[in-house]
Amino acid sequence: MKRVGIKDVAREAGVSPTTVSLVLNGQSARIPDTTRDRVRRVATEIGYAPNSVARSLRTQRTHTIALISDRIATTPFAVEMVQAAQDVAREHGYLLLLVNTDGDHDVEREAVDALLSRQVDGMVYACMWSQVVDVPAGLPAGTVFLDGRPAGGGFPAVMPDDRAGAMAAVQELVDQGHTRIAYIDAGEEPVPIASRLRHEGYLEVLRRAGIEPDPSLRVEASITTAAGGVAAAGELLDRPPAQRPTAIFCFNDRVAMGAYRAARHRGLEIPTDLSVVGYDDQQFIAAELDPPLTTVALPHYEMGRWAMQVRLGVLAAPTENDGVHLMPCPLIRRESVAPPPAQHPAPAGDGE
Amino acid sequence: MKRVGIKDVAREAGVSPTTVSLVLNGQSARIPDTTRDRVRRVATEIGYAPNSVARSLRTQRTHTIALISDRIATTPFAVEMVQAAQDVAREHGYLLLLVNTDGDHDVEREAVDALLSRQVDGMVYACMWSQVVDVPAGLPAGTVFLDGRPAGGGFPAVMPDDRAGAMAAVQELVDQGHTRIAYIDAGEEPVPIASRLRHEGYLEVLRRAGIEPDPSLRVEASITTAAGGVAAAGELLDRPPAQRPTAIFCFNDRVAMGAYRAARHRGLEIPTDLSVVGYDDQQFIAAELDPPLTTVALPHYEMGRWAMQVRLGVLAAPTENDGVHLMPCPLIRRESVAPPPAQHPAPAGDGE
DNA sequence: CTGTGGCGATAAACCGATTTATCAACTGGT
DNA sequence: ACCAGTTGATAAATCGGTTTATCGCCACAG
Repeated sequence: MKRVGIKDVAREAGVSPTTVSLVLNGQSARIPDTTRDRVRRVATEIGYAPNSVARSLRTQRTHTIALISDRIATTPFAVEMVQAAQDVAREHGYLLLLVNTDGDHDVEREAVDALLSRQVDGMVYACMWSQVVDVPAGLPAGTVFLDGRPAGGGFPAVMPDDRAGAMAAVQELVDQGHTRIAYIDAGEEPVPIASRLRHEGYLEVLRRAGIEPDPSLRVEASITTAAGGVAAAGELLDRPPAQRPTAIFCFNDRVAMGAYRAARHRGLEIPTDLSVVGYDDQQFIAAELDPPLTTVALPHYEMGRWAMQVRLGVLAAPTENDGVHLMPCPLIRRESVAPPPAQHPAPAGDGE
Repeated sequence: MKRVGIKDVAREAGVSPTTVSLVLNGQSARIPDTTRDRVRRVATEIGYAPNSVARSLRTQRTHTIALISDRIATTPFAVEMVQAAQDVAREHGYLLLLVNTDGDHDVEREAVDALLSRQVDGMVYACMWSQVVDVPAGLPAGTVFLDGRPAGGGFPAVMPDDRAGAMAAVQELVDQGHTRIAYIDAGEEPVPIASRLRHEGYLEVLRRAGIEPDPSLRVEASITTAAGGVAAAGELLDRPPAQRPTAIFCFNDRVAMGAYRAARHRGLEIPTDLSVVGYDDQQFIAAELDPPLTTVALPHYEMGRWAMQVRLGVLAAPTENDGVHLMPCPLIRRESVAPPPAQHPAPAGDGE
């Protein structure tokens, strides 16, 4: 039971392999309809399926893109990037070769070699957090960076616009009338870029709103989990009323989850007594908290699409901004934000 | 700037391409050390890298396994299966071709054809929930099913042992002295196998413990989310004391999250007033609840490993049980289980 | 001197397609 | 009758390796 090849079709249709190839590839310019139809019919009749390996050897294209990622399993929300990349690849007739390196440089180099040896048509290098990465040796030109930027530049890259995202989050609080807005930042975690950018966005909005930033309102969570959030928010909420924030912007949804808990333990209700905004829009968490959390979504799917589209050439690589494209992070309004409580009822309508 | 090929090495080393091939593939039996070393040296010197496509064409092996999955992005904890499959593949020198079909049968057939055409050495068909699946046309023999079983049998498959997992969960509650144990089942969700098996396990433990199962203690969550859990658990907890459960076994961690919330709203403390056990050990949820949730872990990583190992032939395919292997689901003890509250303090030490 | 066997190495076939160069037959113009 | 051009089709080269069959040479036994 051998696979049927182009020769079998040729023999059966009484033509040469050349003709079959020509017909099946649409190069039927100089081939009359009768022959063309006969070849096509025979091909489907005997169940011909082309051998992509042979074709690739000749054409030097494998219609395969490799996705190298440092880590997948540990950050499940990032799989949307993979999903998106695969979707786009499929739309254009490409298949996705997935390699996980766990961030190990040796594995990485090995993987790049193996992929090059397989003649992949291109690569996408995905990180699971925004970061600056060492470019693995031998990485082919044109490789697109996903959620990370190459240390030396020179490659197209896409990252979430954390600064603008944070600004939207804090603006939402300012719009509701908050002036004492705390920021629970990440501590020593490996998220330096996101942490810095979100802090910048936070400060920028306060500045624009004419609110003097109070350095004591920025605290660090020892770890960016619920537990870390509980501790950090607790510290904030145990201050005397005048120094206590009326709203907290959290580095991510998990620390927001902790902030909820800290508030509840102190008899504070969200959003009546305290407004909270998160980041990530982490599925199964943000929407399921009580009340549902207002947060900023990380556009993983869109970033994945962008990266693959650029790699496939259907989108032009950005030239400005050192080749890195910033993807907007939409604010997701839910129910954890309200105006600040009127502790010392302000003298209503005091003229002007 | 052409790629360096085997011919270049041959010319440079003053031997024939045949000899180079022989040396570089370890078939150096009949080749003296001096030649062997010279060829090797030249090869690395001029940076020779083999062309896998050409090699595959001749050897008929691509060292590539395809992972077809119905859905990835929507069930992030399942990516551990992908991670595991990829890890094992890499360990054995294979690369993973990833295809997501979104459960679409046409896409599926198309994907199988494309993969066959690329001469993949084998396939793994992964589902994101335990289910019975229609086998796509053309699926090659030996394909391993991951977290699903083929409708007609005939393929090796691995699924979580939900029945035993549920038994472990309920046994834990029985061991603590609970007798009124509720089960919040899934409703109309597409999880029929898991739902049925977990219910069976629940009943089985009660039976063995000599506890008459109370049908009213099994309720269905309209959806398996926190919201669904709140409603279902609320219904349970609003009953008169005699009909109220002292412990709840939840279909999954998210409904357990809802059960926590329902209990809290009623002033009940966990685990003192109510014990709760979940299922899935969903990351970022189970361990982060307050108190941390005792639950049953779904062995996604192990299942992924198993599937790839069987597909690669390093593990024999099971013959018993229609070819489906059940992977144990370990009970993860945390802090949501305690003995039932002594409502009507039992007559202590009543002899015998 | 001849036949046998091993050693070192290679020419040539092959994997299954694509692509280039070529060819036979026919048409039509001169 | 001869050349040019068109049509329909194919032989052969190619992609870059692996594998099979063979070859020349020398040592050694008969």
